Amino acid sequence: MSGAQKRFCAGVWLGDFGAGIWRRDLEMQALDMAGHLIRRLHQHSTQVYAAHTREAGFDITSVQFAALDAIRVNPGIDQAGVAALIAYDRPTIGEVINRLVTKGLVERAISDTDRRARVLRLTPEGEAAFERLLPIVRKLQEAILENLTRDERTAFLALVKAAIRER
Amino acid sequence: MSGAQKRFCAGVWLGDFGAGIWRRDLEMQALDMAGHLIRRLHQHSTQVYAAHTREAGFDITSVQFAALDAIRVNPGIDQAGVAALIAYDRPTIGEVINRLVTKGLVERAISDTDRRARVLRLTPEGEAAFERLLPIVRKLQEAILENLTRDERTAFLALVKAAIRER
DNA sequence: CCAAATTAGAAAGTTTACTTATCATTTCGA
DNA sequence: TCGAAATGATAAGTAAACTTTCTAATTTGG
Repeated sequence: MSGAQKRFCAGVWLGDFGAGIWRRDLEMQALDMAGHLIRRLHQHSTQVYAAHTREAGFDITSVQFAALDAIRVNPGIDQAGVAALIAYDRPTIGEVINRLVTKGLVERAISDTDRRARVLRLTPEGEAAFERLLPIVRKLQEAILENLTRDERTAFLALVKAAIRER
Repeated sequence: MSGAQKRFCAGVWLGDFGAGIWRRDLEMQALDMAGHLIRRLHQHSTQVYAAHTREAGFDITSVQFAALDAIRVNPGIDQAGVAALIAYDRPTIGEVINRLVTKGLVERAISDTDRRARVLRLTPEGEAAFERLLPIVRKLQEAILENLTRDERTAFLALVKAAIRER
């Protein structure tokens, strides 16, 4: 390797790939489109999430954190309630909660009043994990937008909120 | 159902979910965080992509479109080249291209000069599909950001580009 | 009160996206 | 030139995010 630093990002080789053979931004249409940029932004966000939480001894995605949060604030909520709160479909939330249960952070029981429903609560470990996670996740939000100034971050978040509002 | 319109979005019931039992924005921490908002934005973008391309008789994701674009502009590119151009890892691109080959839009052959590499080209069907797709995908970009004004869209895209720049 | 509609959850299948590992090939350095 | 390093691709495994379909339970309407 001769000492030269390799520039990798998420398994992607960011070198000069073929010494400029590829016509990256000359004629390609997709690279400046909203869909492509949003996809890359999400990719970036996900990787920052994973890196920071893993460094703290967890392995938590933004979905898992949001689900923990929803259950913490609403103990006894069912899976459909979590799905509605964080805007997901029930099968996905079911699998996310499976993993949280496997990790011992959430406990699931059949509801007394509606035997279709599974009521959810954080375990003591889940409560403790959330307490430890919260400052880490708060801080990592800044890392996601580290290229932006404070004012740009504020503007950006307002625009995202506007874009996803009441679809 | 008694005639009332149900409000679904991606399988998520957007009704009053339990008549306000859940404390949505009172104490939840995650909902205003960048990671959560970006995830929901990506979810939205993906759904708009799928809806618009499906309506036109295709079923194309933003990754598949970007890959088609990269191959169209760089005929004979290999999979690693595509991965580098659109910022993805090679296994994912390999599977994306598998599906494009299955759909008959891309052909893959072993390179003459490097037998490890698979050189890629659009088939005539792939060329035709891209020509038909391009105006649809262009238009759909506006639908993704339909809640934003023209100026807001410009500002938003500039901020996203800045956020994902040179990681 | 009972049949029909609705809802909660799960199961199966698909696509995307990643990590790690492996194999084959090519290139580089001693 | 020969062995080591690097590279292209694939395979296996995990997680997320859906769709569709199914069952079980509960409401609701007649």
